[in-house]
Amino acid sequence: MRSDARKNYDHILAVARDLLSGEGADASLRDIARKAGVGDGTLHRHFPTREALLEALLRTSFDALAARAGELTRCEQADEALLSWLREAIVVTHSYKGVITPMVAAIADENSALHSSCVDLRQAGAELLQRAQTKGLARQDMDGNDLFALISALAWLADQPPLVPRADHLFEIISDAILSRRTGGVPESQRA
Amino acid sequence: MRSDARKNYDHILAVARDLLSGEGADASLRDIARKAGVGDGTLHRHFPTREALLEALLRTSFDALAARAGELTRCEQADEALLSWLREAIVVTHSYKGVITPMVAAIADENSALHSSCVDLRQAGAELLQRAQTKGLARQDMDGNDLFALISALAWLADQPPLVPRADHLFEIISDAILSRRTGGVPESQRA
DNA sequence: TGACAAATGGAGCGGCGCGCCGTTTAAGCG
DNA sequence: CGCTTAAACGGCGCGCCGCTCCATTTGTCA
Repeated sequence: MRSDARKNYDHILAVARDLLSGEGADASLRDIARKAGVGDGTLHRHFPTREALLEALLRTSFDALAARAGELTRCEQADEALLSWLREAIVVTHSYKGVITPMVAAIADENSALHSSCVDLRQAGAELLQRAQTKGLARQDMDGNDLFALISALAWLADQPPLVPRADHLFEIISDAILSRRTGGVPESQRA
Repeated sequence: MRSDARKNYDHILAVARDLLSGEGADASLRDIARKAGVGDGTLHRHFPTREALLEALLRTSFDALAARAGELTRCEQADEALLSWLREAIVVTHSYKGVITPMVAAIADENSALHSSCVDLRQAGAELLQRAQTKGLARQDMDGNDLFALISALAWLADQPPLVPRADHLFEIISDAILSRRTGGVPESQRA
């Protein structure tokens, strides 16, 4: 890659990170090009689709999340490990509002630039889930797809402005569903 | 309203019902106008925004859902009543793929044409929820907003093609969360 | 320094939701 | 019945969008 190309690539990525974290993952690509001071053509050559741009932005976060799952595998409480990782995964998806929808679409589309990122994410979660299941701490009737779906749902909920105030609470409710085998129910004293 | 206007109004609505149920709630409005054989202006005068059109399409279903909630209030098992109604509510939102996002946005926007429809829906659910809670059959730490959010999440999940195969199962998982007090867990034999 | 592949940027294409406005038409009245 | 008039009409035009194409510029290396 030529030096000017490299510079533009990096600069576009930086501008995109800025703009998308403010306006959400569906911000105008033309705006990004304008703000980066490059032509539309340049942006689209480096990132042919919106997914390609998102992939470049999310790749490192997703790798970190996969690594984190590895660490948590060595945690004593398999249920707490899963829970912590879920929380972190959702935080990552909140880097860019609205990013979860293309991610879900990508997991079934091998041609999407986001595909492998999403598959990796699902795999990381699936391992933590399975460990919790083996120890009898999570519902047995779930797999990695279900976990991915529930993460998606929680991420989507937290992307909807009217639902934001209850997002944490909804996380608890759904967590309880996943880890329902843990206690057979949350003690009265711990409920909101 | 003049007779020609009435005819166009009805015809547009019929065409929209057809087209939106196939292509989803974000189908092109211009396409609807074209297919109905009217100009863009005519469509937009009758339905100033997409929300207005959706409202006209959903109104009767929502009213029916509210009435259904009333009926179910007289059902013996408050938990089963809530569950049935949830299922029906989600079926209604599936009339038009992608309709849940504008609905969620509308519940916090009093100026949206969809606002009152959504408020009514939330209210209907809230009553069934409260009855189940009173009888100790549903989580105490939830209100109508939470229920609405969970319905939204389930509706959204079922709108995502890759997640469709697991949608029913995810419904069960989240139902268990809402009605967790019912049994303290699903018997091993009933799990997938 | 010259040649050339690589990279650029912006005009252009077909799409969108929607506002505007000159034209047509239904409907009530003398 | 014909006239009038307000209501309804349709579609052009605006500013967006993602994306493609290609004449022009620029970095690189012999």
